[in-house]
Amino acid sequence: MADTGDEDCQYRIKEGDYVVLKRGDIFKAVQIQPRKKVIFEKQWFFLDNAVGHLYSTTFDIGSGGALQPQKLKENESCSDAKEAGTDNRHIVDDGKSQKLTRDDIETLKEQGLKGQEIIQQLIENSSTFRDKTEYAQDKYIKKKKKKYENTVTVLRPTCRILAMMYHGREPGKICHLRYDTLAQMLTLANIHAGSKVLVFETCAGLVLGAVMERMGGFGSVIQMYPGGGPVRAGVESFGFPAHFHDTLHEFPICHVNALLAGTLDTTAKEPSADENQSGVVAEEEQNQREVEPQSMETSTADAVGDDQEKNEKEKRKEAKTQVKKLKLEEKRKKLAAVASLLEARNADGLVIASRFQPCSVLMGLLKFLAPSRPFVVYSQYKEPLIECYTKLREHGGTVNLKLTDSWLRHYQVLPNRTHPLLLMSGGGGYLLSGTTVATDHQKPAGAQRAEEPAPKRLKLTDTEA
Amino acid sequence: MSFVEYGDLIQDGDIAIVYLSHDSMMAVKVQQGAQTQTRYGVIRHSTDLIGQRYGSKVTCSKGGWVHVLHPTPELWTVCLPHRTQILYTTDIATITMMLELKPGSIVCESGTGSGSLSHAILRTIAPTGHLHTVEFHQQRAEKVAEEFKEHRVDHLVTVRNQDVCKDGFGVTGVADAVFLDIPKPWEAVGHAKAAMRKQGGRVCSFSPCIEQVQKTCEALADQGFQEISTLEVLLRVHDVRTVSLPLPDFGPDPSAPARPDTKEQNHASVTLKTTTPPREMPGHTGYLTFATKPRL
RNA sequence: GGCUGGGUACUUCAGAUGGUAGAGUAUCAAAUUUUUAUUCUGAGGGGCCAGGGUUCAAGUCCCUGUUCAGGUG
Repeated sequence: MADTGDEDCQYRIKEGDYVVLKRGDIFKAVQIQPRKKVIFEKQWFFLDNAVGHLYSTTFDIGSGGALQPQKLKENESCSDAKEAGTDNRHIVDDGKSQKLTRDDIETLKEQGLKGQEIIQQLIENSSTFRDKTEYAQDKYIKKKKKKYENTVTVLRPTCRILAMMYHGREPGKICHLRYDTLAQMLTLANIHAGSKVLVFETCAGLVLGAVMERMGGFGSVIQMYPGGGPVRAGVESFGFPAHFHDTLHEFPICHVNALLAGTLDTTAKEPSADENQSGVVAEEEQNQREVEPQSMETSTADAVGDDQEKNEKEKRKEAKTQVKKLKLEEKRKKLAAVASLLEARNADGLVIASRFQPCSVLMGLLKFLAPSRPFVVYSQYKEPLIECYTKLREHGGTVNLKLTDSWLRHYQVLPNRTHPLLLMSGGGGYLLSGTTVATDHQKPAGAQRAEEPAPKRLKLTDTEA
Repeated sequence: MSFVEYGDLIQDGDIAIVYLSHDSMMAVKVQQGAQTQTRYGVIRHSTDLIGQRYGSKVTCSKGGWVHVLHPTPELWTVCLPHRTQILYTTDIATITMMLELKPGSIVCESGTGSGSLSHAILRTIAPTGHLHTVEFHQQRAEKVAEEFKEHRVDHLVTVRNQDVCKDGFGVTGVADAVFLDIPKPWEAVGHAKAAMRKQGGRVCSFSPCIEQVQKTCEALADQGFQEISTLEVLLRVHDVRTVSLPLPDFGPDPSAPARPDTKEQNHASVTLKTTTPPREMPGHTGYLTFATKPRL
C-alpha cells in the first residue's frame, strides 16, 4: 500500500507545478500558487484544493472559487422510457416553446442550482423537447451542458496539450504552427534521447520544449536565438525537471558568421580591444570602491543632502555595473562552451521554425550538422521554402528534400451520427525536410555546383549521341 | 427580372441584390416609395433603384455607395432567409452536373427546406423543364412557394406539402433526376425509383452522417440502381496578401567583403505576395451519394 | 419611433468598400544613456456581450435583452 502511494506521488498535483486547465476544447497553462486567483473561461477560482489530487481530475467550481473534485457519476442518465418524436414536421420556430424567462433562469442560478438541475428545469419547461427526435434531444442537452456545467480538469502539461493550446489560443505567437505539423517536424528531425540538436525558433518556446520533451533530458539542445536573448516562456509551461535545463544551451545568431569564419573571440585573456577596456573599467571600479568611504564621510561632515543622494546614486550605479560585469563574464564563459559544442560541426539534427525568412538561417546552420543527419524547416508560407529548396539543390550537400503541408480533420463519432468536423487545411504552415550528406572537399565549389544537374545533362548527351 | 432570365433595368416589384462588400449583401424587394438602410446610408427605391440598370453604382445618402446586382441563384444562396440549414454553391454545382441536369429536365426534390438548391435547379432546367418539390413542413412549403412566385419562376415548379417517405413525389414515371435531402433517405428510395422515367435517370442523396450513407447505398443497390458512388467536394478559398518576413542578423561576415550598409541589412526584410487560406474551412456539409437508374 | 451595423486580450480599439488571431496604451524583460527617468528592441496577455429558439443526426441561421455607433423620420 505504501509503495503504491509513493508511486502515485509523482502523478499528484503539487504546489508550484505547471499545469494545464481544460474545459471542453479550451486549454490554459498556469502555475499552481497558493491563494492565486485564476481566471479561465470568464470564471475565477483558486487551485489550492487541487493540490494532492491526481492529475486529470475534474473539479466542480464551487461558490467562492473553491474547487471540489467531481464525484464519479454512476448511472448518470437513467434510461427511463424516453419520449421522443420521429421528425420535426410539427415543430414551429415561434420562439414561444421555452416558458422560463431570462429572469427565471437568472433566479435559478442565484439560488445556487447545479448545472444539471438547471438543464432539467429547462427541459421540463420546454413545450417542444419531447417532440424532438432522440438525436435532437441529445444535442440539446449537450449544448446546455456546455453552458451550465462549471467544471475544470487539471492536466499535466505535455507537448500535445501545449501545442493544441497555443494553436487555439495564441496562433500568432507560434507562427500558426499547427499541432499536426509540429508532430511531423519532431519525427522528421529524428529527435530522440542522446542526440545533439540545433533549434532556431520564434514560436514562444513551444518547439524548443517539444524537442526537449522528446530528448527526455539526455543529450543536448542548442537554441540559436535572434536578438538580445532567447525566448522560452513556452518551455516553462512544460514544467520540466531541473536536470532537463542542464542539457539546454543557447547561442546568439549574431555571432554565427564569426564562429563559422573562426574569428569568434571567446577567450578572456586575449588582449583584444574589448578586453582591455573592461580591464580598465575594473581597475577604476576598484579605485572608486576605495575612495567611497571617504566621500561618504565628507558628505556627512558637510551635511549636504544632495551630496548624499548623489553618493547613493553612484553607489547603486557601481553595484549595477558590478553585477553587469559578472553577468557579462558568465555569458562569455557560456558562449565559449557552446561555441566549442558547435565548432565540432557534428550536430545530429536541425529544427527551424520562425517568422524570419528561413533561407539564410538554413544555409548557415546546416554547416553545423554532421553528414547524414536530418533537418526540418517550418514556415507559415510556402514561397520561402521554395526558395530554400532551390538554393539547396543548387548548393548540394543535401538529399531527400521534401516540401509538405498537412491537413487535419477531427471527427464526431456517435451512433448513427458519425461525420467529419472542421477541416483545417492550409494555414497550418509548410515544412521543408531533408538529410545532409558529405560534400566532396577535393573539388572546388564551382565543380560541386555543376555536379548537381549532371545526370540530366548526361541523359541529354546520351540521347543526342 | 426573373431568376431564370436577365432584365436590363430595375423595376418595381423586382428582387435586387444590394452588394455591400464581398461578404455582405442583402436581397431587397424593390417597391415604389420604399427605402432601405445600409451601413453606407439610405437607398431610396423610387429614385435610386427603379429605372437604373442592374450593375449600377448607387450613391447612398451619406456619400457612400453600393452596387445593385441582378439576382442569380448563387447570389440568392448567400442572402436568402434561412428557415433550415441550406445547400451551398459548391455542393449545388456538383449535384447539378452529376444529376446531368439541363434545359428541359424533369426533376423531383425533397425536402425543399429554404429552397437554395431549388432555385439553382430551376435556372438550369428552364425554360421547358419542371421541378416537383416536396416538403413535409407546412410553413416551410408555403414560404418557399411564395418566394418562387416573387422570383417569377412559379410556372416551372410544383410545391407539395407531404411526406415523401410515405406519399412519394406526387408524380410517377416522369423524372429525369431525383434529389433527396432528408434524414432517412433509404425510406424514400422506392418512391424515387417510381418517380423516374422508365428510360432511367440519375438520383442523388445528401446526408451529413456516414451511417445514413451506408443505409442509403444498401437501399439503392436493393432497388437495382447502378453506378452507386459517394463523394464530397471541399472548396478552399484563398486570400491574396502581401506579407513581409524579417531577415535574420548573423553579424558581420569576415569572409564576405566588408560593406558599409551592413547596418541597413540588420533591419531588412523581404516582402512577398502569397495566398493565405483561412485556417478553418467551413465545416462538413454532407456526403453526396449518386446512382443511376438503368433503362428497363 | 422604426431601420442598419458593431461588443473577444487587464484596458481601449481595428479601415467609405476584398485587413478581426491584428494592434495601441499599460505591464514585464534585455540593450542603451540622458538614471525616481529616456530611447529602442523584444516578451507575456485571445476561444469572440448575455439569454432563448430553431436546422437532419452539418450553421455561413433567427429572436430577445443590454450596450455602443451610424442613419432615417
